[in-house]
Amino acid sequence: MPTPERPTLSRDVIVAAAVALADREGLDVLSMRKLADEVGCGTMSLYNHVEDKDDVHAGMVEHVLRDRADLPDEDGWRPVLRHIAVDLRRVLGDHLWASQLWNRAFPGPVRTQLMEDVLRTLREGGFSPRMAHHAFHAIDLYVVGHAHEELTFTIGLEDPEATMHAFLDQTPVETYPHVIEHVDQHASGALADEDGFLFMLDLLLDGFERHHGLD
Amino acid sequence: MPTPERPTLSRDVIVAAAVALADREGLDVLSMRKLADEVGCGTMSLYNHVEDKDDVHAGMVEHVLRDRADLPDEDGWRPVLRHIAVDLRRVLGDHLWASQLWNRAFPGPVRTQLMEDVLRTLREGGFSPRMAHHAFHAIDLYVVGHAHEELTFTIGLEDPEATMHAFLDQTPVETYPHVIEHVDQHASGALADEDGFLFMLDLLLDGFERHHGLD
DNA sequence: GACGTACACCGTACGTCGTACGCTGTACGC
DNA sequence: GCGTACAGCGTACGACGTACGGTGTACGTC
Repeated sequence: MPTPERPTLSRDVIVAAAVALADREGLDVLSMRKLADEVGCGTMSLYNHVEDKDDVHAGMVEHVLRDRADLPDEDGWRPVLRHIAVDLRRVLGDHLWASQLWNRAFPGPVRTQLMEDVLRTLREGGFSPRMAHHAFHAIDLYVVGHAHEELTFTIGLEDPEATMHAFLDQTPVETYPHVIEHVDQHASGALADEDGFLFMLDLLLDGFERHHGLD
Repeated sequence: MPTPERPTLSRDVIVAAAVALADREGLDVLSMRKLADEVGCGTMSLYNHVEDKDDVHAGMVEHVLRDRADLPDEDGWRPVLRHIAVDLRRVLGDHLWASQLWNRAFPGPVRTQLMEDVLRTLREGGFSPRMAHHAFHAIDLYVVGHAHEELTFTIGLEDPEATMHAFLDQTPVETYPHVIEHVDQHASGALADEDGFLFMLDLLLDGFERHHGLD
């Protein structure tokens, strides 16, 4: 019986701890030493279950993507794609650091399945190979980019409030009136992020629809 | 006369060297020590002209954005926005690392001017504050995201070819047929990147147009 | 000319990182 | 009862960003 107190180290335990640590303190604080502290073992013990830090990163993305909801029963490519996008945004919203890892980490089976779901929905929905290709990238890029932007404007900066004021101080209203207006919209919270996300998502889907069957 | 041989260190010289180094070897290779070697001075001398590494990063983005073309004379928000987007993509294409710094580096006057140009074009083109806000983010996100994706698929990996084959090896055609199709499209180069970029850009602009005057 | 001051330059050092290497101890097949 | 394999980990190496303090040279003032 291998010490039931500490349930023998495993890749899953390590990755889960890395996710918890990144959620709590941010991705740039995640080091192999801190991660070892988190799971309660020596630093080098991690390497018995994990190839290197990149491997941890890949595992983290896969880990959080397992929270993905099941595909809806509804018919038609549009509601299905919309569902997938909104759901992915929810997952990324819960783990904003994932958007930093998205294009860096090697895609595992879960992420590959996500790609497959989107691409199959498009192709079986009647889109040409070319349109499906571009539409896939557009959705991927948009959802992940949105999360990434949210990250940099909230968690990414050590003091978002101070940074925003520093920016406002250095940009005079006379020369950059529209920039000031834009930043004010952010500061006042007048435009909810969710609102903008759905608005642009539907705009994208509208665009797809108008190219349906073409090409 | 301060040694005409080595034209006295300056922030501009340092930033230009950083740009050259990042262009040549990639952003993750850029360290303050390597940068000092590049400009031919001691590491700590850099800090007389530059606050810290983040400051170098901010300077780099500003530096390459100065390559931006002048705004076109044409009238109407659509051709102007399209011109700005295509031009920004050109700049980011020449310095793919810039997409990594985009949301990390503090925006300077040049980037602020870019924002102002886009936002003014939208507002004076007749879009509501809300639409202009969302449209700005959509364009920004799309152009930068496109460059970022290009980065990860070409330079980001030490051996893109091998990585792609590793991916293909681990994803069976039976379970992920559409993913395979998608990756093949990338591998064969059948779908030029520029094609996809312009296609989706026009799709976005179409969407804007259909919301013109609304909100 | 002599001297004081300011500041560009940079050598050294500290604390961090990822991880290679080799030692430990324990669990298990024989 | 012994050999082996392997999980766990202590130590060490070469990188990193940058704080600190020394050193020289250029220049304003007598």
